[in-house]
Amino acid sequence: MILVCQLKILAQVFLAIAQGLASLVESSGVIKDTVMQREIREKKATLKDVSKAAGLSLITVSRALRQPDTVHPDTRAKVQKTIEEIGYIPNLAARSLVSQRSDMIGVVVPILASSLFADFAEGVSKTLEPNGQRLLLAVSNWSPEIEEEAVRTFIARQADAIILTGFSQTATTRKLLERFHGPVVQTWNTNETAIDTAVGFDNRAAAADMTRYLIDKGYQEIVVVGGATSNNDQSADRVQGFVDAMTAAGRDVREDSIVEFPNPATIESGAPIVQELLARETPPDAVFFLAELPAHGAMLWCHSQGIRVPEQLAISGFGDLSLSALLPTPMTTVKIPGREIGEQAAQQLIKRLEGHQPPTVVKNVGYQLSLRASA
Amino acid sequence: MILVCQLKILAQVFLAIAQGLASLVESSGVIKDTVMQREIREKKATLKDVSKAAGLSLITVSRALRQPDTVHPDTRAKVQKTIEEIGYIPNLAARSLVSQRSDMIGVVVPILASSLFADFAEGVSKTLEPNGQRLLLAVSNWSPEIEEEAVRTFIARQADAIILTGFSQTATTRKLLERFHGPVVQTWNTNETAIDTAVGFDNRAAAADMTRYLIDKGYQEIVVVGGATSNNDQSADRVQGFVDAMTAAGRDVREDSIVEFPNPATIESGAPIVQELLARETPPDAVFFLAELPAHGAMLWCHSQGIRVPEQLAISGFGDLSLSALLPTPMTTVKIPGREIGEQAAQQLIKRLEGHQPPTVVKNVGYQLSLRASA
DNA sequence: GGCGCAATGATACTCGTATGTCAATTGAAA
DNA sequence: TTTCAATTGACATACGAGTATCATTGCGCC
Repeated sequence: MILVCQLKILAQVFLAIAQGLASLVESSGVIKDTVMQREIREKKATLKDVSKAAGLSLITVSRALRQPDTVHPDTRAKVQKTIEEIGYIPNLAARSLVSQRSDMIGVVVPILASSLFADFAEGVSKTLEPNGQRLLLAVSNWSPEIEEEAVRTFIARQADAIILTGFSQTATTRKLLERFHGPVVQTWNTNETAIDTAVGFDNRAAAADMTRYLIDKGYQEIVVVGGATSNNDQSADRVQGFVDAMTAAGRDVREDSIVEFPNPATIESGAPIVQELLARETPPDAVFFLAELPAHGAMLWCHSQGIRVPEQLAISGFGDLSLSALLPTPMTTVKIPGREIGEQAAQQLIKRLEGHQPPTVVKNVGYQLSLRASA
Repeated sequence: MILVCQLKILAQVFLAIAQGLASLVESSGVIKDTVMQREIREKKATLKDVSKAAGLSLITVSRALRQPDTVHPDTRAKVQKTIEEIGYIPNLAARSLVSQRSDMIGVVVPILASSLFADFAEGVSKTLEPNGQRLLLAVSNWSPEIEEEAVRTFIARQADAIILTGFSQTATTRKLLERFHGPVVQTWNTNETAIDTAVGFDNRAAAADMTRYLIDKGYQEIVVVGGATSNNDQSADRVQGFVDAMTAAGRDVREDSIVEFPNPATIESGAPIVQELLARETPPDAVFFLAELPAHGAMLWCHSQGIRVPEQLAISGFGDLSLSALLPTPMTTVKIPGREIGEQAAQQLIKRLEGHQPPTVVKNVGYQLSLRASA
């Protein structure tokens, strides 16, 4: 780092010399070109450079861009032409200092690879883009601490708004966000304890619905398989929904009715879980996976082993990826509009940043049971 | 927008009044508290606020943070305590103005949802995070124009470096990046015409290898199915690789040996393509998909129709998602280290930004043929 | 008592964009 | 010729962090 700093200082010294040369040379009209070229390579053009090149004052150029009505069309055109010629690109960091806006939105996702969160992030990005806003992205790996750090830097970078996944924030994160001057959207769940607003669906109700469906279908030994519930409100709510439906139906929820897999949920983690479940003394006749990938893995493993789904073992999932409907046995699962959550969250932010009050504090995008052959 | 501006002006006026009151009140010692509270809610704390609250001068506080050695440990502790108390978070936009760094890296991906680009982006993000750098993300939808716009705003936002996917940039994008003062990494392909550096693999050779494998396996009617080749060097190179291997083997490449599917490549697009191919007068005995998802879709459709893979139709893909090995017929495909490309690109950037010269201009992460049962 | 040193402070300025206030210059209309 | 508006410019200042330079204080030591 020290080396870098020193290099930087050297560069500045050099620049100062180069500029000194430039001004010396300016009147004589010699070598000007080579110095100019070097300058272009060495330093980015500023508004001031534009004004000099156009033979206008700084303020006029500024006005041409910010209040075009107050400037003669010819002048405006000249400014525009000069900007293109010297390749001026405004420094948005400087603008941000003055305007107190950055046109950047901070987004935290727990994971990106092969998950619905990629759809979600794409939805956010696509909605923000036409608005000239950019996405500052962080991947938290389901860790509230990493999320906290991300939020801190989002605030430091003057993000206009922040989008989080879930409601499992650290106390510090909540404190940071309560002081934060801008919209905060928590996503992928609904919850009355939102820091600011929320866009998601009722994880608990969704899991309960699917569980009820399995019960109504007549399955006797239902096991639920989900991710770690600590620091993950979605997982916790889904498990809770399972318990809700089971108890409501008078069913027994034993300790071994709830199985946990390690995050991140992969397609590979499905097989060993089913294998283990089927080896039990009283194996389940239905497995409800609270994530889609392990469900796929489980289904494909069953298929490869000649275990018939759903006759020998019913499998249902949670997420409904596009693959789910195309599997050897099309999968019964909970359809979540991942992309829509992103779009709605971004949409809401944009409206609020434009000054409109948000119509709803908690936007429920709903879910849907995709009932297919696997359960 | 006009409304917003006016509101902002109003807010500033209000703030000015509030501050005026604060200074008026300061000496008299009345109502100070309520005004203070309002101020905390209205405005974020600056270094100056820290210095006031700590009873120190601005410079001392600055030194405590930037050159801790020159400040007494007690003073340092006091500064730290005050920072936590009033919740000071530095304004990185202001710092960026002075330091000419932003600690943000701009990344453009063509698509994020259900693709290896999500792994790639996660790889980049995870590698940058420990370094205190954040990812500015844009999704280009395979459009060079959207990419150009993204690059422009990355530069405007003072990104320290830029990561692109592919080599199909507009002329303007190339010009922008040549002037750009920072590392530029093009990814997902190797090519001697890199703007700056590249991290990827040889798409052409990979496709040629797989084609050669299919030829050696004895398939007579091989068809390749890829995405649009315009504005997509990866697609174009892969198709070219197919042609290379075919001609090298003395095979005929007819017009109908190359089929194009519309981007984005989805799992759903696989079925109709195979269906159409099998309806030909002389149907192919092997189909080489240049993207993984359509290959999955094709394979699952064949399976659902009782078409045996590879006996009746061999299928190979490109990408090797984790699903590929678990399909009813495990799929022969080209394995691409998507995540690694992201990690390497980020790694290289970090080193260069720290001042080390990059050891390699073009980093080839390679590929691998995953030979399984489907072809 | 004089010296050096550590710690702190005051002042002025930079970065690039943006605005508020006033002044100067035009040309056209009254 | 006077008056007015449109256009442009000069100057100062703000935004928040940071540095360079010089000044001041207090302490321990010879």
